Amino acid sequence: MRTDSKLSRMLHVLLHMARNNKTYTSDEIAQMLSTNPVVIRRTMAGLKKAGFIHSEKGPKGGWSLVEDLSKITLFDIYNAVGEPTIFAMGNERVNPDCAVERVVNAALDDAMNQAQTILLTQLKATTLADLALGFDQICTQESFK
Amino acid sequence: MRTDSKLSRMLHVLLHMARNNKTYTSDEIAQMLSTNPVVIRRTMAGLKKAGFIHSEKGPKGGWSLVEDLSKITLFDIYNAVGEPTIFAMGNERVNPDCAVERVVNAALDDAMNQAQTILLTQLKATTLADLALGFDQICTQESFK
DNA sequence: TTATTTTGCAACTTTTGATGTTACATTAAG
DNA sequence: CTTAATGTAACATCAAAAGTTGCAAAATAA
Repeated sequence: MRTDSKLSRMLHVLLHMARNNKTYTSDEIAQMLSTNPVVIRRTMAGLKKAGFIHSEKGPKGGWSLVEDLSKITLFDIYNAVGEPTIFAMGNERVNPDCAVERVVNAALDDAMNQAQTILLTQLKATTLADLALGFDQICTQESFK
Repeated sequence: MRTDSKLSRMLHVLLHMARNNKTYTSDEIAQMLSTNPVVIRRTMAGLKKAGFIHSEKGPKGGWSLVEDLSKITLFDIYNAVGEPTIFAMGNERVNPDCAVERVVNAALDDAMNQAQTILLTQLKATTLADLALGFDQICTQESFK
């Protein structure tokens, strides 16, 4: 399958929404991400359900931020987009009869669980406000273009 | 795509080869892994190239272990099977024009790099001999069936 | 109330990479 | 020479993410 980019895309959108403090239509967002408005609605539905954004139908409608950036972590968004599968590799069978295979599975699971813990811990420790701040810092640098 | 299971499968095979100290044909291994002999040859080719196993054509031919289990780490096998992609999620574009997107990318890359480091470190720290030992321990437990 | 804009959503199609399959060449044993 | 293996190219299948199409529902404004 392709690499899941829902988390990355939603973070991108949310930061833009916060910076410009306006409502965006699915079409506008789709253009921003070089994709299709239906894909946007589908993905943003999760963020809405989680209470981070709001949607309004009809003319003048669109998507708007509800929650403060400092109260949203990357982990929150990861959850809101459906907790995508993290690893592209892993064990073949879950409960194999073969004892050798079970030992192999345990070793790989252990390593992958450690990695997953680090990843999720990192996502939990970072808020969208942190990212926004990072952006502001980049923009004041001379090297920024 | 499907989850890459080459590493898991090859570890499984190598442990069996070590325990029984015999040569296996691709057909035997394929049955063991519930798959096709061609898939086995394709995957084992990497281990052969890396010098961990040896193959012999013709009758009485097949695959045999060359290297000592204590000298092979899980990371070695990970490399030998072609360093499969680790993550099923990630950033959409690599060098986006949008500065906001670059900040998002950097944050996710950072988290994923930390996780990847842990994972590979773990694989490097574990030898096939460690797994074999783990197997022996399991087998002497009462709960083993 | 009617035309327009926008989300909501179901049902498909496309894409992409791992895995599976078929066919045949090559090599070694007996 | 026949048989049992590996080696490998070429193609088929599968699964999950993303993309598309079509239409219903709702809200705005004339």
